[in-house]
Amino acid sequence: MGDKFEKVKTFYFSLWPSLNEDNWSEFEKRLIVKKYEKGNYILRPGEVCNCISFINYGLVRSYYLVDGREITTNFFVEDSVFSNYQSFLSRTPSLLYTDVLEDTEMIDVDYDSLQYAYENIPDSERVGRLVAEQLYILLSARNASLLMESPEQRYIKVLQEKPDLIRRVPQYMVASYLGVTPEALSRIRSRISKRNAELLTDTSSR
Amino acid sequence: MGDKFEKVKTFYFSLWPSLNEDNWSEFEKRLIVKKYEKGNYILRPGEVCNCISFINYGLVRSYYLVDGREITTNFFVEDSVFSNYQSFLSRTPSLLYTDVLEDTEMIDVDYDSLQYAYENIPDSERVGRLVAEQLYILLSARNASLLMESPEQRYIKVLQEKPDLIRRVPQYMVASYLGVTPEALSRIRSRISKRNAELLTDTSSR
DNA sequence: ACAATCCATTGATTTGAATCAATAAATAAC
DNA sequence: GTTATTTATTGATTCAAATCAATGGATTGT
Repeated sequence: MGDKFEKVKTFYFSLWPSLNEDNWSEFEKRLIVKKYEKGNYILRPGEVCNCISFINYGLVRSYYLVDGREITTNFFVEDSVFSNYQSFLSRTPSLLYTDVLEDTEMIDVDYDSLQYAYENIPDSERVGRLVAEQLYILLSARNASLLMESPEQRYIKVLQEKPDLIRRVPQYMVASYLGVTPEALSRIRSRISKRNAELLTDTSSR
Repeated sequence: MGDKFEKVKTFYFSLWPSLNEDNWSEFEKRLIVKKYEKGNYILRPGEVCNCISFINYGLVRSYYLVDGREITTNFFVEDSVFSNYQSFLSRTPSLLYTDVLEDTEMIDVDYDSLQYAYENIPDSERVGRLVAEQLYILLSARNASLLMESPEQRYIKVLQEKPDLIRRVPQYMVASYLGVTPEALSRIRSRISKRNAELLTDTSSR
C-alpha cells in the first residue's frame, strides 16, 4: 500500500529539499497508481498526455509511426520518469505512441494535481523547474547524439550505458531507436564482432 | 539607456504575473548589455555557457562541427531568448559553436544572478520553470521534425513559418539546418519551383 | 570599377543504407 | 514436444543523397 509510494517518495524528497511529511502527504493524496500489461498502449497519437509518471517497475517505449515505419524516441524503465512531456506541457495531442514492453506499474501525477501543487505547496515550482530542466538536458543529449554520431557509435554507447536494455528489448526496436533498419543493425553487429575477433587474432595491428 | 531593457522587461512581465516594479528593478540591476559584431563567436565548444540572453536585435546561430561539416541546430533572432541551454543548465562544456550572423545586442542574465533571483525574488522559480518548459517544447518540435519529415518538407515549413530567415541567412546554412548539403537544398528548390511551374501551366492535373 | 572571394547551381559519379527476398534462429502457442 | 509465428541474419538490388567537379552569379573589399 504505502509500499507503492516508497520509491516515488524518495525521488521527490531528493529534488525537494524543503519537502516535509505534511506537504508530502498532501501531495501523495493526489497520486494515482496505474498498472499496465505488456502489449497494451498507454498513449496514442491524437491523445493528450495528462500525467507525469514515476515508473515503479516495468518498461515502456515511445515511438513515431511514419509511413508505417516505427521510429523509437525513448525507452522508459523502472525508477525513472515517464511522460509525453511535450504533449503534457503544451496540452496538445501527442504525435507519439507509447506501448508497454513489460508489465508496468506507474505512479501518476495528473496535470491538475500538478497545477494545484504549484499554487498551494511551497517550493513545488522548484521541483517543476528541476524536472523540466533535467528532461531538457536529456532530450538535448539525445538530439546531439542523433546529429553527431553514427548509428554504430550510438549502438556502442547503448551497449555500454544501458546493457540491460539490449537484453530486454527486441533488436528491431533498438534499431529504430538508433535510426536504422533492423537489417542495418544486424550488419553493424556483425561488423563489430568481426572487428573484435580480428583484434583477438591480431591480423593487422603491430 | 532604460531603452535597452524595454523589450526584455515586457518579456519578463508577460511570464511573471506577480512581477512588480520593485522586484523588476532588483532584477534589472543584474542584467548585462552585450553587443556582438557580425562574424564573431559568442561561444565555442569546450566553453560553458554562462547566461540566458534576450536578443534586442540581431541574429545568431548555433551549430555542431562534425568531421569539418557544420550542422546548424538553431537560429536565434531579435525578441527571442538565446542560450546554449544544455550547457547553461548542466554547467558542462558546450558542444556547439555560436556565431554572429548580424550585428547583435543581447541582454544577459548570468547563472549566478538567476540563482540569486530563485532564492530571493518571489515567483522567479515559476519563470524559470516556464522558460524551461517552453524551451523543451521547442526542442521537442525540432526533434520531431528531424525524425518525421523529409528535408523538403522541413524547407517548405521554414519558408512558410520563417520567410524572413531565408532572406537573412545564406542558403548553405539553411541547408545544414535542414540536415542536407548545399547541393541537395539547391536541388530541392529547383524541384519545388519546377512543380510550381507545372501547376501553373497545368501539364498533368484534370 | 575591379579583383577576389564566397555562394549557388548543375551535372557526373560514388556510396551507404534502404529495400527486397530468402533462410535460419528464437520464441510463443497449443 | 511440435507447430506456428515472430525475429534475426545474410545476400542481391535499388535508390537517395553525398561527393566530386566545373561554371556562373553575387557579394565584399579596395
